[in-house]
Amino acid sequence: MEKKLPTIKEIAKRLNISVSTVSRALHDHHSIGLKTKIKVQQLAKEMDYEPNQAAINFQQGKTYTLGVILPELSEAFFSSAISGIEDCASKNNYSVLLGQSHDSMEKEIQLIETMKKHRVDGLIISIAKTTSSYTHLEALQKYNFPVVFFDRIPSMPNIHYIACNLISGTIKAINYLYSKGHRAIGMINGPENLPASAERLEGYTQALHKNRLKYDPQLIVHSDLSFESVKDATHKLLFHKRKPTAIVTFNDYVALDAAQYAKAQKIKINKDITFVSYANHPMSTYSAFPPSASVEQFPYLQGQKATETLIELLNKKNEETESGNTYFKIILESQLIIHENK
Amino acid sequence: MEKKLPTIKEIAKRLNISVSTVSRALHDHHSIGLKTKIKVQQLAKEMDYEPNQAAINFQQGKTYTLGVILPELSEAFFSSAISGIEDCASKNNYSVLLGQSHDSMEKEIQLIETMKKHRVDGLIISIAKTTSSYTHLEALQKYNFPVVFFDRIPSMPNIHYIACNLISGTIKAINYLYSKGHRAIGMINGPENLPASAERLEGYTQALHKNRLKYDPQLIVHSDLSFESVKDATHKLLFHKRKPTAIVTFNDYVALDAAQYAKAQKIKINKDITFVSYANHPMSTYSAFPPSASVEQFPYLQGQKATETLIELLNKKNEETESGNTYFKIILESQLIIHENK
DNA sequence: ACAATCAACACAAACGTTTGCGTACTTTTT
DNA sequence: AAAAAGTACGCAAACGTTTGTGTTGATTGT
Repeated sequence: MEKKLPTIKEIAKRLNISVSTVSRALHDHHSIGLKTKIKVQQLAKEMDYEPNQAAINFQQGKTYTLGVILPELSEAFFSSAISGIEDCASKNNYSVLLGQSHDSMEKEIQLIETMKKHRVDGLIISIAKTTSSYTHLEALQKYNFPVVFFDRIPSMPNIHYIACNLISGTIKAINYLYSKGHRAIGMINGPENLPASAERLEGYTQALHKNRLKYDPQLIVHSDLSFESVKDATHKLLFHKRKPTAIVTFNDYVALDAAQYAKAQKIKINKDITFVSYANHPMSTYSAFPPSASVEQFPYLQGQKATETLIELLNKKNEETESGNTYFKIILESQLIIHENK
Repeated sequence: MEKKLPTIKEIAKRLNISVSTVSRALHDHHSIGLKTKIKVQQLAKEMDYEPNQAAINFQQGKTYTLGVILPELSEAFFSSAISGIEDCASKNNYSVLLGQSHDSMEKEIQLIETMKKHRVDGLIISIAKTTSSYTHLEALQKYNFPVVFFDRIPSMPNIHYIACNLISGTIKAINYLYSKGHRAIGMINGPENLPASAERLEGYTQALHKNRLKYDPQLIVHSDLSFESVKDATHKLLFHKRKPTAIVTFNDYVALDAAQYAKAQKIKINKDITFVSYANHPMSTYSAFPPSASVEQFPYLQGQKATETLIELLNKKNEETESGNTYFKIILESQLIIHENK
């Protein structure tokens, strides 16, 4: 019952010609006569012939497939990114092999193994939160394996990456708050070891300095992003002796949770306290107390750019040019999206 | 500079043994002596040997890859689903090749082509909204190609699918409203041609009948889910002569938009009008006026189940059992999630 | 009219791996 | 001591496609 899929051999046999002729006929090679070309192409269509990509992959040592490793597919940020990646890949006739690390380094390592075994042409990675050692990533460099990182970048030399300028984004956010009259500005940051947290902090201190605001380390609290932790962090800030009138939160979820907690403490949002955050989550505009502003990080665009540069890398690899010393480091300027609050 | 990846041949040459021995040694075949096994495995590790999956795929006619075609990756529902799919696939040593149709039938057709060419072992599809003809799907059946549909199911005979029982879900939603005293219940449904809309309508009429409520066709309005369209639909219901006290909306986004519009018309949410919806979007609990209840559709679970059944199908295909006449039709009982509104 | 060019096709190797079968050599059985 | 069984390995084909290098026969140039 299992119909064998038709092959180039079958076509050759039925037409009493060689497989090479069939192959070339299907590729419109100039050295094939018009009549045979037509004969072949017609029979191919009749038989529903489709080239066996697996065989081609093997033969060419190229799979036209891009491996993508993300921490969490169900997060809005990454799902937008993967959408951008898929669109761009598809446009360039590449397929996407997907894996999620669930923010586990071991899973990340295992996924890279799988992808390498599958012989993907290149890799797009946003590294896991728990990734502390980079040996598995350095191993890729050794073999000159094309990799583009995005958003979550390892602090390694000689890599290609796309990211958003969170430092300037944070500065914009704080300048905005300053312009609205805020002088005591707190921050609920993420886990301390995260580069993303460090960047926010860097922007925070720079912005304070530029605006000649007093730097109070007590106004900076860290959170592991769980609701409990955010609650504690919010509490610490709201009941600090020098209570901030505005708080910069690690992302929109944190802002929402913080606002919810503040509300429960009878504190008036957007009056007693103002929140700004990151990511500009599409749903946050519907929320009861959306952050007054949010730093857009353009996940779709990041994914798209990452894919573009990876494909460019792959093309360069064909040309014998030694691209050994130029690295793409694309930093998108982030943008502060201001939500109207009455 | 481009280091050639080590192959089984290389190992064989260096050890002066045959490739078959190396292959079997790496697979712990019983007919290989312990000393040679160790020699081979050690050298393989030293050389960082990794089997060329592309070659294996070709040789075995099996790619250990599952093709997944979804309408829109950035939508919360589908991103949860893909998360479930990836987790389940990964657990079973399968990889995931991803594509998004953007709700276009042509793109869907093209993606299926690509996936078939790539020789994925099976396909998981949630069909596009615009898919009107099923010839491309029927073609898959002809070749006995393993496909599992989920959530967006084509109305075709002899297919495997996973879906949520929206009829009973709708009944639960309306029973809930009835228990809260509502007697005039409206519905903002989706596009008329969508099976998803039909199911909701079916549940609606059944529930009305069971509760001996008057069926008023005027209380059912359709929308293309755009904000404008939802606004119109809401307006029509809110200013109907027999104004409903509750509205069932196609999904959470519609509920949110409708509530926002109602609010703008000075209508008191949860007092003058109550909304219930579908999908139970995680962010909706944060919103200013979340639906009082939402029919959970378990996207992660659906994705997982779809993957499980597909893999089961693939295993059955190996055993010569003629599974030609049994079809998996898994219908998950949906669940009404009640959000507390004060 | 003979060499040179060209058009149209065939041959065969190669890509890396798996696997059925064959072949030595050693051990056990009777 | 000869036959049977077992152990450890090699040989070679096969999977489907691409591609460099023949190999014809016809056409052109002089």
